[in-house]
Amino acid sequence: MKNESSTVENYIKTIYSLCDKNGKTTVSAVAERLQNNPASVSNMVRRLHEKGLLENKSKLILSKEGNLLARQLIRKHRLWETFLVRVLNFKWEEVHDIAEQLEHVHSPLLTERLPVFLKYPKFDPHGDPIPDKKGNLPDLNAIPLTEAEVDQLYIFRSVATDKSDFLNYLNKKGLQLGQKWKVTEKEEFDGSVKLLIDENREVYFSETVAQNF
Amino acid sequence: MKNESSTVENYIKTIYSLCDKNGKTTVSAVAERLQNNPASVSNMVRRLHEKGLLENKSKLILSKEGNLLARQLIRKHRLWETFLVRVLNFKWEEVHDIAEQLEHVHSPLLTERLPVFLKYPKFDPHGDPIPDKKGNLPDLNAIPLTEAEVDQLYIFRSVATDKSDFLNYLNKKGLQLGQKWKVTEKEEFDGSVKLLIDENREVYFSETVAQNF
DNA sequence: GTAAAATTTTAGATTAATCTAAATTATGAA
DNA sequence: TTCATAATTTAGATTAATCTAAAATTTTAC
Repeated sequence: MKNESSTVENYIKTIYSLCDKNGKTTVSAVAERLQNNPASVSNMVRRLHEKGLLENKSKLILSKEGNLLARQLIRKHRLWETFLVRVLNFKWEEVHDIAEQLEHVHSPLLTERLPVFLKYPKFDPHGDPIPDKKGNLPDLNAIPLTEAEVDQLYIFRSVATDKSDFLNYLNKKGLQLGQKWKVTEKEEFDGSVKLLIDENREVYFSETVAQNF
Repeated sequence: MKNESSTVENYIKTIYSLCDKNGKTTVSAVAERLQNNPASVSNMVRRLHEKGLLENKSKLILSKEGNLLARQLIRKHRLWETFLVRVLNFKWEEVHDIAEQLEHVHSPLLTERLPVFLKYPKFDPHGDPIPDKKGNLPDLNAIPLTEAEVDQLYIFRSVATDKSDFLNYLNKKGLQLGQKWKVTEKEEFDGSVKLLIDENREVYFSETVAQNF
């Protein structure tokens, strides 16, 4: 996907956030949100369609490409917000406008390394979910390993990280997606946990690892 | 100073870096560097002068405002490079283009907090000096406390930080600008140092503090 | 001191992103 | 179903930043 201007990116994000359950929104809604004239929006809609970011010439529905772009921008926005709060000690109310600028910085390597440094956060400081690099939102019903109840049975459905290394590490430890497990012991002082997998294998994980489930 | 576009900022930075000993450069040099047509540069020069960023209508000399803007951009650029290398583990050859984007993010609060987090670095990963927030470059002949030789007498001329808190802290410890001191002991294992100030007072500093001289 | 070469500026066009005003097209209520 | 209102699109202008081509100016070399 080639680079889009910040303006185009802002339109796509706005359209994404205004879409109803049918994945649709209107020219006037976008105009209102961006405080632009409807004529400007109408014009931009044509150009977004030419770029392949909208499904339809006149309907405001994001294409697959447009949808992915929106989610990747939201990902970057929320990662930067997390960075600003956790690392630079901003308050969560202060970070929106700065992240709004930072999200337009284009660098695949940076977008890859920021979440590594932040330990693959699933939620931003406002509590909003951070899409993974493929644009998938974390399962809101999923429970992180650190919050699993002792002796309650769970199914291993996802990891919080998009680093394939991490999944490889778990596989090497004998933990596969889809397996059932429960926490048998929880060490309060260092946050480490002991798991029983498939009723027969025991594995220990440090808190750092546990946070990535 | 009101916000300038990234384009304007890039012109100012380019002019700054091309200026000769008389603080002057040429349309063609800027055109060459930016890979723009000389006609475009000529046009922009008029606009930069209208904005008060150039001294003269036709001569390419930065005004006081323009000069400060350039130094502040260089400051941001080098702080971001330092961040990328030290925090996100980039190699120093990889960071230029990313910093080129990050330097245009406008947020006084961010520009204030980034160097706090980085412990007020004086030099970027390429070894280039980082101007302070007033645009002053660190004295290239100055020696950081961490590199002071034991028993050699020095004069305390500057701190690496622009945080007034730090100077206040030093003053409270009895250390004033202009004073003579020498390192009497240097602890290799934790980088802490013992100073003899004015031949009569002893003070200890941790490595963190020492790095900020 | 003048003419050739280099540099700079002007003039006119282009593109992205915006605007206002006017025209067109949908929507929906009687 | 029709007509008033709301929504959208078109037409034409504007601004920032760029371009090419041509004109004007400045430098340099003899």
